Amino acid sequence: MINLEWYRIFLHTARTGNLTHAAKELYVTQPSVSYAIKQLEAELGVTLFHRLSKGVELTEEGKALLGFVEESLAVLDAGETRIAAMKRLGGGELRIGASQSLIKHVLLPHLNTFHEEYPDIRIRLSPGKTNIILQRIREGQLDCGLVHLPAAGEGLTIHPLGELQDGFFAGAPFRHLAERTLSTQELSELPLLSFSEDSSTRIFAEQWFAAEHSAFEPDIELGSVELLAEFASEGFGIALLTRAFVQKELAAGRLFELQTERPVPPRAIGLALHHERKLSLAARPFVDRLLENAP
Amino acid sequence: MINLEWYRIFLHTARTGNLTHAAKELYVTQPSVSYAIKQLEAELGVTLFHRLSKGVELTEEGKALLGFVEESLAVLDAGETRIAAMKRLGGGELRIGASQSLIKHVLLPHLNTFHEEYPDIRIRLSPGKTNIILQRIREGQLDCGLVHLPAAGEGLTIHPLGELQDGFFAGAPFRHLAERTLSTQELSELPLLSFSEDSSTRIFAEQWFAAEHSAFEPDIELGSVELLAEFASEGFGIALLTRAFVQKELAAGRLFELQTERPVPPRAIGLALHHERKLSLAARPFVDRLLENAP
DNA sequence: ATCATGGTATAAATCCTCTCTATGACAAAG
DNA sequence: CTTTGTCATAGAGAGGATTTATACCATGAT
Repeated sequence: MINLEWYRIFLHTARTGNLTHAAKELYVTQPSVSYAIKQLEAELGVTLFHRLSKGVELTEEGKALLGFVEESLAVLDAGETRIAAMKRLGGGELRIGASQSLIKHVLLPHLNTFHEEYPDIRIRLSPGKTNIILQRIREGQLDCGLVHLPAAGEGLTIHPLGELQDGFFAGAPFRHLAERTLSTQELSELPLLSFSEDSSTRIFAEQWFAAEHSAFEPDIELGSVELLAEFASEGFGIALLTRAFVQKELAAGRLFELQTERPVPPRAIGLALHHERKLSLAARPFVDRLLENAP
Repeated sequence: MINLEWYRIFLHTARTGNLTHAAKELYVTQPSVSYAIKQLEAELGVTLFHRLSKGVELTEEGKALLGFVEESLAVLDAGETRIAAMKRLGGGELRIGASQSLIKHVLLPHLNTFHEEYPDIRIRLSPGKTNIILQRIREGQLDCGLVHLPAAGEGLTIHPLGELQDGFFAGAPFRHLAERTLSTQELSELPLLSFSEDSSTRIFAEQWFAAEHSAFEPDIELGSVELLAEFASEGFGIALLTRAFVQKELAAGRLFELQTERPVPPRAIGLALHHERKLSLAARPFVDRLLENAP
């Protein structure tokens, strides 16, 4: 069997035309080179060099081979260079999945500082529903995903990242409710605003209401935190929202939070990773940073 | 230092996605493959495979590398194939130098049988003067040369191949000379036909005449055996020719040989080879055959 | 001629790397 | 809960590459 190392030795020898010099270049001794060349010649069944008194000289066969070997090793060299470049994060790509609201309110601040530090890493954000994100992580199309917990962890590792506190928020027209403490029952009879059917927030709310023996049946379904806040402040109804996401509206007095009889349970969010696949060099520092803050 | 063998192992592993299978393909054990991959990863400083529970899977870096390695090893493969083809003499080339007359009368018969046996070897004949041929052998542009001896053997090996007998030939108008035995002196006074100044035949003749205290001064100089024979048979004079080369003309009676007082010394011819360079695979059998017949 | 120089080949001992055996750990599937 | 298939690891071992030392050869200078 041909040892590919012999080709490297062959190349140096062919270029220098001198076993001794080739040996020096390769940091080995001359007999070592002599031996390797002989092995290669034996394996190929041809003489590759004429041994002259002042060095060696490629035979026709050797000349023919040299072209191939040069190209081959050059390609490998290019490969190694590419890898080295990727190692310096140059070619890196960070693929994150998250819901729209988590992207905006949780991910964005982290991404900003991360991108400053690693400007060469291309960030690809995939907005999507939790279960879709998890699926894509399983398939290796995403490096990680920011999802609401609990998440079906088939083949995934979930790192809890912290909790978000949801609440019910309304605008001026419902100001009279501010002084009261509302039961789930009462809430369910008010006009409710919420995300659409299959969002995790919606599912969470339905489950909670069900546990309280009520039904969560929103009158208006909307697709983003912004729209819900907007509609609520206009008085269309009571919106179920994450408190942290509407800080601005609260501070400005456009929204206020309703008191509930029983506190809305906090919802954990977590970072989902593939349980076996190792993180790419580009993803590693990002994930590390994320987990540092809230492990 | 990266061992190029690792790349071969990497390639098989990447293709099978399974260390165990790669190991089988390579006729080694699984830990061996595991070890090699780890070495390569350590040397490159990146992880090349995700280790999953049902095999391995290329990382981004691994995928990037794979293309290079595939190409590289394919090129080497092509090289080995080419060499194998050359070994079967397919790509062989036999470069012979010789004078015009030796080509026609000595080389041709050998070349015919040789070409029948090795039809794939391209034969390149270089007609030329002896010293030019020797020079080109020294430079490696010719594999061998058929030359008149003695030849200046600087850096060359000369194998004697046999002797050629020269003689003086004339046509019908000189028939009256046929019964006599001529001295060199007498010959020099007859109209002589010969090769041009720097041909080895001419030099040989001049030296011989000088040794006999005469001068060899041809009236007509011509460039080929055929022309000399033609002119001689037409009666232009006496031609100095190699006997074996004019057999046909002798048999047909168009020429006859003159008797000389002292026999023309035979001239040796030889095969000149480079003293250090090994013969190419294409040249080897030809030279062997040539030397077999007349060593 | 003789010697010095610069090159390769060879022999034998050594060393190191790769390979193997054996085993562990882990996940998936039955 | 066992079986099966996978990779990782440890330790022993073998064998090939490397080194050291030397021979050999051609060349060119003394």
